[in-house]
Amino acid sequence: MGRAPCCSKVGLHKGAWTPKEDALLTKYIQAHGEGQWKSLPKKAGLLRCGKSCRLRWMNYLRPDIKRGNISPEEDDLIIRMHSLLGNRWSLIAGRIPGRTDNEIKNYWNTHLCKKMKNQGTDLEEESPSASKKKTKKNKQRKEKKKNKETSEDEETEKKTKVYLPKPIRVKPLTLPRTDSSFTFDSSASSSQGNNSNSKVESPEGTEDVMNLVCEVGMGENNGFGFFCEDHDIVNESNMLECETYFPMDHGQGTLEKLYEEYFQLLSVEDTCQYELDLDSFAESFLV
DNA sequence: AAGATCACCAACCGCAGTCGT
DNA sequence: GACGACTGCGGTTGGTGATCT
Repeated sequence: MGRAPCCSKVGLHKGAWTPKEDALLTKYIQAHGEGQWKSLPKKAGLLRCGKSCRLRWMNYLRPDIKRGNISPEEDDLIIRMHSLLGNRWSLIAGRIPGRTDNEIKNYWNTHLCKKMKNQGTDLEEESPSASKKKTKKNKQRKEKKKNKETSEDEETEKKTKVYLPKPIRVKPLTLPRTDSSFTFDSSASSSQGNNSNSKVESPEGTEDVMNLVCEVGMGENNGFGFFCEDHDIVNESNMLECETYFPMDHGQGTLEKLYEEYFQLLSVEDTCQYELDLDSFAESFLV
């Protein structure tokens, strides 16, 4: 209902983009601007679906995209932002000029996940460790490859993707979506898949958050908001050591005010209200 | 040297939000 | 309010080069 047909259903190109396609897309967007993705491919003479065009433009062709390695500063920023916002890559990307949500997501999954793990941060609940996952994935591929060789008939069957039931997305702007930084028992949310009515409801989690112990500090750089330096919850004591980084253009009084505002949000008993308030608070830094 | 495994990242997929009718 | 079209987002997959055994 209402969904545009997938490109595979209408015989459009899939997979890697060719330089020619890139050129066509770039030329068209330079001439007509972004938007109208649905009709863009046709107008631009591309055999791609609009979604694919948008993704290519947004993640690769846009002139303001910064290519190359993530700098240590960006690395640090991503970690801090993630500790605040969880897996909300677009918000994080919005704060890092020239970087895309996809790039940051990939970078997190490949580099930072490991890094955090090495530092003793428990991220497993939020996103299974990349290495474990990859090992499993590679094993599966191996098996698949084996099977492919053994049976032609099975091959066609295997081409039919089988998707596990996806967890239902929780309400918009629910913070954190899958982030373990805050102990909103993410297992109670949708990540386990079974709880289809799941919405973040965790009185215990709220208590955890209410027990946060934070410290106010001033960041050296980056000039943005609030984050928890050691974003693992100490289960024994339900305490979390936080550090606060505020924009450089805020006065110290404002910083404390913001801090207090944030801390008050942590004390809101109504979890839903807490999430909404926390979200708008967090996002106020990002605009 | 060759096969196996790992790591990276571009691209895909499906869902949810928003907007117009 | 219901419906459909469109857009954006986050999770996941698959291709490929690098590294290991």
